[in-house]
Parts: sequence; C-alpha cells; structure tokens
Amino acid sequence: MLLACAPLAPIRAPDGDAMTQDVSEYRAVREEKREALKALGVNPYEVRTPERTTNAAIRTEFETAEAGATEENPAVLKDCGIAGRVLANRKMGKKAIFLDVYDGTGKLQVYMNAKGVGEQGMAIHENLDLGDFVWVKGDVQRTRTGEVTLFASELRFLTKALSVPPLPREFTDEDGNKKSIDALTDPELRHRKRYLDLMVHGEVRERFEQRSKVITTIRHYLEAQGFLEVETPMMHPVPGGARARPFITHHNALGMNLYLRIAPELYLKRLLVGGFERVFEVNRNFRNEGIDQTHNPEFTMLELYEAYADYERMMELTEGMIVAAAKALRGNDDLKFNWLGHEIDLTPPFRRASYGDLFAEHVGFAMTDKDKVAAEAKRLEIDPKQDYWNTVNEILEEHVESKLIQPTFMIDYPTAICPLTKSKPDNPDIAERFELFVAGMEFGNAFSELNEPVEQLRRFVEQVELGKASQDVEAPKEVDYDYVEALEAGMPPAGGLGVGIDRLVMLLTGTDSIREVILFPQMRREHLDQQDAPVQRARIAIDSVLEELESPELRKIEGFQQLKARFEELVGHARILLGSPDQKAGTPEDDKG
RNA sequence: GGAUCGGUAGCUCAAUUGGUAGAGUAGCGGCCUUUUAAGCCGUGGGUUCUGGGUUCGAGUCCCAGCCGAUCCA
Repeated sequence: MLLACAPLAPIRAPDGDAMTQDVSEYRAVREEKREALKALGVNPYEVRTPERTTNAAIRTEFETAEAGATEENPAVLKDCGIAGRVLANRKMGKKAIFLDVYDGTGKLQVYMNAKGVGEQGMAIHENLDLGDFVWVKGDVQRTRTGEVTLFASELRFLTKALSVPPLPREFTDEDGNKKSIDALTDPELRHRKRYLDLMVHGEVRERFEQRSKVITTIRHYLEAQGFLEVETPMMHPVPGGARARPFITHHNALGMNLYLRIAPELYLKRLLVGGFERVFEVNRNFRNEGIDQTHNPEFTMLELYEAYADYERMMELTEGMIVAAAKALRGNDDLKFNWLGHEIDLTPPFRRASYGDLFAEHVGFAMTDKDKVAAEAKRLEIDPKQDYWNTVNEILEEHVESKLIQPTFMIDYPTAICPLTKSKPDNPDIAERFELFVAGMEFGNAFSELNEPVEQLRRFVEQVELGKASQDVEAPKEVDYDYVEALEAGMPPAGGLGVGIDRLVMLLTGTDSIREVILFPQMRREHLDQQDAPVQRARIAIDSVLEELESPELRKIEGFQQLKARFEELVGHARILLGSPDQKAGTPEDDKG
C-alpha cells in the first residue's frame, strides 16, 4: 500500500463515493489559511507574477557590485523582485522573519519585518506555509552574518500549497551530533510522486538536467554531421525491426490492431530509399517485457542511418557520440566513469572482438562444435525446438555478455541471427553487425544494412517459420511486405545504429537503476480495494477480449460466429462468478473524470 | 517466474518470550527584534498495508492478498 507522503487526504474522485477518510489536520490548517488570505483580499492562486529576476542573476549582480564597494559604502541592489517557493521560514521573535525562497536557479534569503512589508505583508506571512509561492520586492544586501539577503519592502502571495513538502528534517542525536534525515527516501514514493522528489532533492533535478544534456549533445553532434532528425510512427500495423514482444492496441475507426513500436528501424530505412542520406530519431520504443533495474517497458532509443556507410563507420560514430556526451557532461576530458562497481574507461577506440572469438574464449569451445553446443544447450535447459544459431546465441548471452565490462564492440555475428544485416562480401555466414557492451550490458546495436529485397523477404519468411516452430514469443509473427516493397525501390548501401539512451545516461551519471534516469518509470497501479484486485484484473481481461472480438478481421474467419457465441456464454458465467452480471467490468478508479 | 527483505503518527524510525503503541522531527498555541538546525514552554496527532485465523490478549505468531526493494534465472 502506498502511504500518502504529503499529509492530505487522497484526492476525492468527482463522484466522491470511494473515499471516506477525514481531511487531515495538516490540510485543514492550510485550507483555513487559504480562506484567510481571501478575506485579506489576496488571491491564493494569483494569475500574474510581477516583474522578477532570477535568484542566480541577483547573486551574480550583487557580487559584481560588491567588487567596487567599500566598508563605508557597502553594495546594495535597489528594488529587486524575485519569485519562488518558500522552503524555510524562520521567525526571530515577533517581528523579524527570514524566508528561504527557491526558484529554478537556487535559493535566496529574504528578511522581512513589519516596517518593510507593512501590516498587509505581515498578515500575508501569518498565512504562509512551507511550499507556498511568493513574490518579494526589496533591496539586496548582506546581513551581519554575511548572507546575501533581500530585505523585503513588499510581499505578494502567488500560490498556496495544500500539502507539506517532504523536506529533510534536522535533529540532534543522543551524542549531541547534529544529523539530517531525508524525509523522502522510499523509492516507490519518489518514483510515483516524482514532483516531490524533484522539489526536495537537488541532485535528482541535476540528474535529469544531465540526461537532457546527453541527448542535446548527441543531437548537436549528429546535426553537425548533416543528420536530419525525423519522427516515424509509434503505432505499427506490423511490429518489426527488433526481436521483442509488442504491446497491442486497437484502432476503432480502422477496425484493426496496431502495435506500439519495438523499433523505428524499418521506417527510418524507408527514408533512405526516399533519398535522405543521414537520418536519426531519438524517441521511445515499447517492449512488452519484465521490469527490473535495467528495463522499463518504454525506453528511449537513438537510431540513425547513413547512406554509403557501413558498420565500421557506425563504430566510429558510436565512439564519437559517447565521448562527446561524456565530455559535455563532465566539462572536461576525463573519460573514466565509476558504474555498478566497475571503473569504466570510455577512451576510444573501444575493444573490437568477433562473436566467434568471444564465444570460444568464454564458453570454452567453438560455436561451430555442434556436439558441445547441444550438450551445453541441454545443461542450460534451452528450448530444444530452438534452431541451432539461436541456441548458440542463448549460450553466448549466458556466458559472454556479463564478462564484457570495458566498452567492447562484439562484431561479426552469425548471419542466421541477423535478419536485417548484410553478410561480409567474402563470407555469407558472417554478418556485418556489432553490439556494444559496457559493464555486461547491451548499449548499442548496428549493422551494414541488408538492402536486397529478395534476400530480405527470404529471411523474414524464415524468421516467421522458425518462430512458429519454436513458439518463441519474441519471434516475428508476420512478414512486413510493405518494407520489402520499399527495398524494391532501391536502398543505397548504408550503416545503421541504435543506442539505448537510458543506459547511456545511467553510465554517465553513475546511476544503478533505470528508474532513476526516467522521470516517470512504469509502476503497477494502486488499487483502492486490495481484496478485489484479482477480480478487477479478471474483469479488465474479459473486457479487452470482448473488444477484440469486435474486430472486422476476426469476423471474416470461418466459424468465428460460433466461437464468439460460445465465448460470450462463458463470459456470462464468468461475470456471475465475479459478482457483476450486468455492469460493465471496470475498477472504481476508472470512473474518475 | 523464484528467493529474501520491507510496509507502525505528516516524515525518519523504536516497541523485550505475544501484555497500556513510543521518540525525534514536522503541526498547532504561547514567549523572544538579524537567523543559518534559532531557542524555551505547552499541546493535539494512530484502521500498526488489507482480510481472515490462533489466543484471555496480536504491531509481534499462522494463512491469504496488495504494494515495493534487493538478489537470482
């Protein structure tokens, strides 16, 4: 169960029936203050903010003014206006008040007394809580204790916060030591209520600023080389370009299922056919897989394609981009990063080692040794229906990937597991593909792109057949004929590259969980009625199947009407068992406006 | 998917073999005219994640469920 971090009652659903809890004392106090502000003629949710300067600008300007100041004539900045969130409120006696006001650029202390802000200002302060937003005007000087401070001549209220910000608490332990306790440590709360996490943890804000910097740097790096940024569909009629389970959705007007993309690859390559020679896209892919420290169902991927290039060029580009991002983030040329207990050295060139050599080195026999591969497959309980090269690949994933700590390009894959890759000119069994591994994790994937339509079609069909035989859930179910048709129009020789941005940000920021570099990582929804959760899930499952039955494609299948009738009968029974024979399945949460 | 750990006041955490649920901090009230954790006095605050069970008695033990965290395949 999720405990409300901020001390307010759960937000009431519009229909209001689900929640019966009392509004907490904390919230009630703040609501009273909100009403008191209105009585003073103050709008607790002001529309306009008067003219303001950022706290950082004030600090810089003041320090400049100080450079020319003397003891007799100390520096003063006249009539500065600032706006921000109040995160500290120290009352010294009845009349002297210190506020810490934070804006996006940091903190500025404000000193306030009745002489400065008048009775109205003091009355506003009476109704001020931590977390509220204010606008303050006054002269900036240093206090006796040396802190740059705005001495308020006017206080205006901007926004009331009804919940308490989870600020760190200070206390003194038994030994008299002063300690600070972080009031927001629970990862679940930090991720679900990221706004609070950002509000009170400067280092979290900084990490997401760094993430933005990494992406911006890569974008500029590619643009400088003539790459064009494009956007291709996120909803695909046929999922392709990677080996993964897709999310399925349904388009009502088209009457067809669509798949959230697992990779943009096949669309980006259509652009090469169209004549763009260097394209890239940085955006989300969706894969219907488990969630753990390095996997989120939606993740950000950079994919780029360059005409007349090959995988050698892709390796250089990969190194160049990663180094550029690292330097931009660090602000210097130090390319050593501590991550997951390893010291990673990003100095190029990265190691290049062939798939076959790495297999032999770490597994202990050649990947072509069929007897030993079979024995190892049996030991690892790999699906015996899996074909030979997929089996080899599973063995490699088991033994090799985790050993590749320093950046390593694993190159020259068996052609059989690379349906989109061109073979080496002198060896049809080896494909010009590489994957980049760092700290045992896949960071990138690239090839010399296959552009022969007939061969592409043959491999697509083969993949679908192999998938059917092994019942591999990740195998493609359908051939993308539209893509093959695009290749028939002629695609120039090209190199293509994909880089996982989330993991790159993890490496560069020294973060050990992907959830810490994604603002809103995917989490299980909270259930209002825990006991009812399995029933709710069953209802949702039933409804989603019923919706699929409405698909016109299904209706064309012979015998479908009988199947549907039988299913609806079963649904009727199920609904009675679930205790909701008439109403449409759904959860209380679904009823929110 | 499996294993382990966790969920107690707004927050961070205690609570002996099963025996009146506490502390700090935050909140509220009072005193104090330049602080850097301000200080002092007083005071309210609990469905111990949920539902069952065992027991004279359950935060604690048992069963089931919910939500996480970590590790493993």
